[in-house]
Amino acid sequence: MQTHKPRITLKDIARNVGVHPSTVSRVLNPDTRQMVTKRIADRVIHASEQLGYRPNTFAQSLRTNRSYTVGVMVPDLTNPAFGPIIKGIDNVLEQSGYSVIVANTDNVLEKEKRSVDKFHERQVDGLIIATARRLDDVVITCLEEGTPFVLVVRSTIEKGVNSVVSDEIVGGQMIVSHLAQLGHKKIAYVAGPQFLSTGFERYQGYLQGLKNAGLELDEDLVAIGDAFTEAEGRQAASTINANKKPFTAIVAANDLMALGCYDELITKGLKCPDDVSVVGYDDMPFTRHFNPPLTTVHTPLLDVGMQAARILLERIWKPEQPAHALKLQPHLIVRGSTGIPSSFSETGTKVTN
Amino acid sequence: MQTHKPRITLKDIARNVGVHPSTVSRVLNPDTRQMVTKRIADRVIHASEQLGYRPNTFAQSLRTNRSYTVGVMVPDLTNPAFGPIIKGIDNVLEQSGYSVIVANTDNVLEKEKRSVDKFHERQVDGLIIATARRLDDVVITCLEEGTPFVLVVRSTIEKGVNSVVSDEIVGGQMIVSHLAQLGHKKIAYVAGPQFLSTGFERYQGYLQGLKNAGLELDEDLVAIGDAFTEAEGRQAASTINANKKPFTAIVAANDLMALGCYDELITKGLKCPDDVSVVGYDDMPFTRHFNPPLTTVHTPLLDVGMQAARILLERIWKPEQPAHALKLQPHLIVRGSTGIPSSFSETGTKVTN
DNA sequence: ACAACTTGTGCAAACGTTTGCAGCCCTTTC
DNA sequence: GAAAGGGCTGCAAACGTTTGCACAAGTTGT
Repeated sequence: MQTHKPRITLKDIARNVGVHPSTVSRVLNPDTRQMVTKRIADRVIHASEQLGYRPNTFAQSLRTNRSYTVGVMVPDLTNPAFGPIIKGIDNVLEQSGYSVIVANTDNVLEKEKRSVDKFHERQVDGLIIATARRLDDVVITCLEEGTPFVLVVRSTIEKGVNSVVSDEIVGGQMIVSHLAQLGHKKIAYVAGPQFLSTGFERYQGYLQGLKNAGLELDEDLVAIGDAFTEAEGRQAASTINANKKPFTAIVAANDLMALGCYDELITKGLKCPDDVSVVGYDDMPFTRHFNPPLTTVHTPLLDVGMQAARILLERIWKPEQPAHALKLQPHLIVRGSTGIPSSFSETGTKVTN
Repeated sequence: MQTHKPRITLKDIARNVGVHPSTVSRVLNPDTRQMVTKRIADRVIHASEQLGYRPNTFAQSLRTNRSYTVGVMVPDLTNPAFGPIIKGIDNVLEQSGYSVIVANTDNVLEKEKRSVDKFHERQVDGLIIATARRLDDVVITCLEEGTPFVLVVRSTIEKGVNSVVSDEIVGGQMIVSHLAQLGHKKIAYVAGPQFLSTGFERYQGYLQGLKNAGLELDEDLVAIGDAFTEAEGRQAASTINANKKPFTAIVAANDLMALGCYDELITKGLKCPDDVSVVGYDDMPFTRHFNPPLTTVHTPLLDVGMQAARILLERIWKPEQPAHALKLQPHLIVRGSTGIPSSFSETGTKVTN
């Protein structure tokens, strides 16, 4: 029973063909194949295929110090935004023979440290980090240790690190500009955690957007959530509501928080977009199916993953290159959750979606 | 620059403490620690911490043939159903010191084979497979090679394999029973691929459900999609529509296909649930936010992942145990997409959600 | 007091590769 | 025709662990 077939090694092939194992190694390694005579090479290849040779990755890695694995740290796998990113990463990495090891950190620092430790132990050739805080020890450690890595979605204040992010500030501005154009003057903001670049910069974009539109900031219309979750979004919206200041639109720091706002509006008996417009950020899958379909800022998540993987590969291959900070242009997608403000619609100008 | 600190090895610690490397090894390995005197052990531990020792996983794996990694194969990472599953897997595995390597196969056989090959090369200690077809070469290969593995979500016709799946047939029945109770008689079915257990068994459940309710199957009300996607769901719904037979409900083989049905209904000017009710399957994240909120069958995805991981660990530790086929009880979640059939509501009995 | 264990540590081989070096043979060149 | 050079291949060491075995010292029993 359970008779694991004995592993075929270089030695087996060598014996079979009648050459030295090192010769076999050279044949099987594309970089060194040209060192050996075609005649012999062919016989080696034939034998290796026939015997069903599979290199032992551990031995290879032990010898070369390269694992052909990449670690990917994400804050929350249940957030549908990360599926496409990982898919993008996997797509390009697997083509180059790399495998991706994922770690879910649940946004807890402790877990992030443990994961990155584990990654080091496993000698991953590089890291893709989607969990970075604006000030992030993990990132600093990686910098110091010279581990190739690239940040996705969230960046840090450190300069000179590889990253692929959306231009959050511009995105935030686009949203406000869109709302202002519709006639909104009282625009509330449900902010994400300010220690995350996404939370911080989107909020900055909002502020800038207000300025651009000649609107004033009303701090009673701003609440900051502790996490990018539905629950926190709802909580923040509720806080704003409690301030009893009128508003006709809420912009949420991401789609999940926007959903939380939906819930809050419903319990308060308010209709979206008739009574208040809502905007999200990320354009995670299926936002167009929400009720109402969510106006949001699109980030090409799959691309983010693919680009990050490409940049990482470059850094792995030539570590001395300068860092590559890729900033993708965001793109506003107007759907059914934004409309003319209620003060207007009362005048008779009714919009349907 | 780029001065990677030299790796600390057992030898370094040994030299530092004045013992033999093998002794250090024994101390650092929980299983053998009791072999060495407490006095020495303490000194070794102290030194190892002070020097910042990290075991070299490759060397360990090379020696022991255990990699402490597990491969996870999923068909489509953009399907939000898989996020929670992977998260569940990661949660329990990382606690036992295992890392998870993911591979996205896009439902293409070629990629599945390549991935499983890669996994073998990397000598993963086990596999979690979410891509199984009802007849699946990959699964058979794994069985023959004695690789520990467990299927999730999708099962095969092979008996005696570890698996964690929902009881699809019961789930399918529950749906029809629910609809029948509401008064539906003409219930269409948008089927998933029949070479997948989920596609097949859910359909069987539907058939059985019709029988239970004393309804007759009308083949014109059934269309089979080629994949579990929105596009295929929509296509199938459109096919059914084209048959020009009246129906008051569509049950879709999963949530994605149900969304496709939503789209088809909209383009045909039909309202859900007023004109036709729709049911999904999976209860993937955010279904309650859809328009209308989707009635669906809930599978505890996070649990599926966690249970699968636990079973896998058991099999890795004691491979001779009999297979463990876990069938989770599905759970119907009634939301706004199902209601009293239109023929009824015309009589004045109107239902609000 | 001697045999028979027990306990703790060192020794060395092994896991399967990769790779610098040495050496062989066969061309080329003067 | 001998020296110089270039192409191929073999040799052996090394990567960092783990682990069966041997052996020394200490313990127990008679």
